[in-house]
Amino acid sequence: MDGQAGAETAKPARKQQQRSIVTQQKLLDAAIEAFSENGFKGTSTRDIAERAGVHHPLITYHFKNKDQLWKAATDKIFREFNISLVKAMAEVPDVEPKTKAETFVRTYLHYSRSQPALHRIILQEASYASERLDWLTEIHLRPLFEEVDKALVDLQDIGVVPPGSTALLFNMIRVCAGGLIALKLELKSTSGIDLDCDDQIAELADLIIRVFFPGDQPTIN
Amino acid sequence: MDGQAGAETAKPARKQQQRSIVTQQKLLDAAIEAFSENGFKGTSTRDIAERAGVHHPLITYHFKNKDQLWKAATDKIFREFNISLVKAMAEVPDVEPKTKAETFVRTYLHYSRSQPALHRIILQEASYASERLDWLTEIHLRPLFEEVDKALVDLQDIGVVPPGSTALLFNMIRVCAGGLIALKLELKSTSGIDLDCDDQIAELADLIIRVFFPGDQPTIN
DNA sequence: GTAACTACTGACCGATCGGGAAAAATTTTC
DNA sequence: GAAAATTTTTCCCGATCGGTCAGTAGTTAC
Repeated sequence: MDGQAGAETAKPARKQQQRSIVTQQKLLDAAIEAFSENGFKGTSTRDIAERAGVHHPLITYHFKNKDQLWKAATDKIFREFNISLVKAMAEVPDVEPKTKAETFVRTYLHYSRSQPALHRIILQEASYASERLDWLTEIHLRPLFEEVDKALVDLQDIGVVPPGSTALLFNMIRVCAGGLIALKLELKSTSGIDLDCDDQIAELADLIIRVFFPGDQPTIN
Repeated sequence: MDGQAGAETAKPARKQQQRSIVTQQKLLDAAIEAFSENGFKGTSTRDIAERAGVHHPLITYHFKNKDQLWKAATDKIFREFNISLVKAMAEVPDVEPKTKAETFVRTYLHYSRSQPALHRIILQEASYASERLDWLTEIHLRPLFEEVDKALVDLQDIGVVPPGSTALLFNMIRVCAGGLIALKLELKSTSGIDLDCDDQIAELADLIIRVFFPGDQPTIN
């Protein structure tokens, strides 16, 4: 057992070895890829181990079982997303609420492109009720929603965002960004859209902003 | 073998029995449910048979194998969607392009609610390249896209739809409808939105229309 | 340098996977 | 009602599933 997976920590007694950290990271990255492609049930631990180039009993060793590995992998995705989101938002002046919204959209879009699993894992789990969905909702999704929803209400007050349920609007924006990237393979062959291409991502960002934030930002100076 | 699954038809020689039709329909409905929840790899044929209340070798008998069952199930979803779409569109006068768009959105939304698998199956398959995704794209998705895209271009010309790539706009609208319904379990607990409720579906429809079709329909009389 | 601990390997378990074959049951045709 | 065809049931196969465990290799602490 280790100190990465979950709540248990006990006592290390001796420091974690470097090769162990490497193995864990390889397994996490492989798990993110596999779970986002085939869902929890559709992914075998042996497939994950193979993608990671590692023997499969190491999953049990480092993460106890498939459930804990899923949590650790999902946690990594959202933790890294939050880091890049916080970093991006910190650079925007507080007096420019619309710019903040634009930054949120562009950050969400760029992170989703580098890590499409962000949206795909949610989609995989939202299909039926499960302990995993409850965990995902409570730990990662609701906190994000509540924060962004507040910002949307403010934007609505100053006329940047059209009237209507901000909860619906937030989720519409979210699926227009992450959901389209999750569908990028399909979009390529049905619509000729290549979301791996910088231009088209920028175009999507502009379009989302134009459609969902049509109002002008009031000048405060 | 039978006459439902695919290209083969040969000669019936004797008519299909009623119980056989019932079994096929039960298997198709169960397959739609299971595949949309757990994806192709994550669904076992035994699970499908159990949901259908039928012995699992009947899948081989009626649909040859898991792949053919998937195709037959997916085909059923999209065929039934097309029927309700054509029916709904036929009732709208040709001279009201914005009303046609609104009807499309509401139909897509209502069908997705009664059959969330419409969007979920796409999402399950769009995660990685496969023969199934190619089939889905070519047979069902591209034809739908091409038709709607033409209509969107016209709507853009008369100022109902904001400028920008109609391909992107179409897919944004699509995920705002189907994608949100695919996420309905999550939306309920993160945002308090209940998309099983008539009011909230109507509110979502209104919002989609307000956001994506902000222009007025020119009066032609 | 060696003892103690961590990390990995290889072999294995019972359960379930997709699919096939033969026999039993049911329905149609005449 | 008997023969022929269709549909269902029962039993089976080899492969793969998640997980365990004893033993080995590698690393750390002293």
